[in-house]
Amino acid sequence: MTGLTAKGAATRERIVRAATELILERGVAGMTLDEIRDGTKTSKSQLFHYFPGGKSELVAAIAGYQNSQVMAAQEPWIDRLDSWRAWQGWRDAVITHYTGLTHKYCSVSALVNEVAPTEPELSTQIAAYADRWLAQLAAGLHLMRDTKLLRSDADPDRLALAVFASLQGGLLVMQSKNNIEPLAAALDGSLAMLRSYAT
Amino acid sequence: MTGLTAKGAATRERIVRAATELILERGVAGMTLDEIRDGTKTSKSQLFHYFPGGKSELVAAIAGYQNSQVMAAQEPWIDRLDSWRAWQGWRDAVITHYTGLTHKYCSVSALVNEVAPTEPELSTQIAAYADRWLAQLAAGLHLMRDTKLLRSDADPDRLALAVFASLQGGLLVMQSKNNIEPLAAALDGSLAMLRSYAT
DNA sequence: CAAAGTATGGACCAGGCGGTCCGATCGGGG
DNA sequence: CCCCGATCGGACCGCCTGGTCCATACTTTG
Repeated sequence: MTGLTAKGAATRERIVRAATELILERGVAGMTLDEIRDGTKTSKSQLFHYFPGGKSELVAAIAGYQNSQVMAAQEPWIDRLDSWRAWQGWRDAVITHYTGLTHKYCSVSALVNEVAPTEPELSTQIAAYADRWLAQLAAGLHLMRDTKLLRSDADPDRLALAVFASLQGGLLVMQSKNNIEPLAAALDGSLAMLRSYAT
Repeated sequence: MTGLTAKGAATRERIVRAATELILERGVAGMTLDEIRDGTKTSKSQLFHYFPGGKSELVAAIAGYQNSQVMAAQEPWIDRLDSWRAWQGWRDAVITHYTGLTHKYCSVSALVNEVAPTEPELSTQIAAYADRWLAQLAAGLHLMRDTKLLRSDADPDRLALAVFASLQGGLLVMQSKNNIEPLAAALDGSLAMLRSYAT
């Protein structure tokens, strides 16, 4: 996988882009290798040339890329969720990122569950993305408790779990209703919940 | 479908039970008709005899049944979410119902999204279950605003949407972690959020 | 220019899936 | 007892899908 001419890199890129589009549109199960071929002026041999592991490897690559995109979109807030202002900024950043993706499969947790039955190791890999995300939320809340912005009897880990679940659910309902509002309501609700634990 | 011997009804019952088990275990896509056959001492012809519409009809039947189960488990709270006590009772009932189902595909919204690409009409039918559920939550909150338990500037519909999203997300994360805690955290968080809108 | 490595096309394959069909069997009412 | 519909078994079909293979063309480099 090291020898990569410019042409080859471009082809690989096209494959990834098309596959991403398909997964976001119809889910992993709804994406077929033949559709990728049709939509990219490539052939099966190329797909397996660039992704010897087949569909699993392709999905893994896309999941990794999408994850980095989502995390980047939450910058700089996600790294410093240590104030109410930061949480509000984070909320806005998340909404902005998902606006226009309302009808797409975007929930990592949903992806974990979808892949789990057939590809356990891939599933655990993706679950790691979710866990890192959750951990970032928790880290911010720990800071806030330490700096007395949160009551000392608040449980940062449990609150982070609630926020994370709410976020994933917001994405899920957003998709089924093709409307950003559920996500917005979920996030606003989460912030209200957090504030109820303020000092 | 009217002439149904006792024997026939029993067979139909066995099919539904096995299919339900498989769907809860591995999702709709992960369930095959052959597996149902293997696990029920039946044959393909019987499956199509009792469910002429094939897999779609079978899934529809199961979704309807499971939905009724979930809604029944929330009785009597779900019909009268007009007090803080009722909401707490509801929370407990939901947790109780899903305990032991932590590794199952239980989220209606997730089901809607899973089925959507291949079976649009089935998807909208299942979406109706979700909407009814959501509407019940909203109805309770409307009552609470009317009786001044909620501030007059609270938006019952939007709060209900947040609670619903949180619930579905809790189920999703519950499944991926095979642990009831995410659901519990999500529901407790939702209640805290609601209480922050109390008068 | 020539060789070695990379990129590409597309025919082909095996397996799994939902779904069909038909003949055999059962079982209850006239 | 006999008949007709309900019940049953399982072979079969067509299609789609992920994946393999090999011959051909293109690129780079010495």
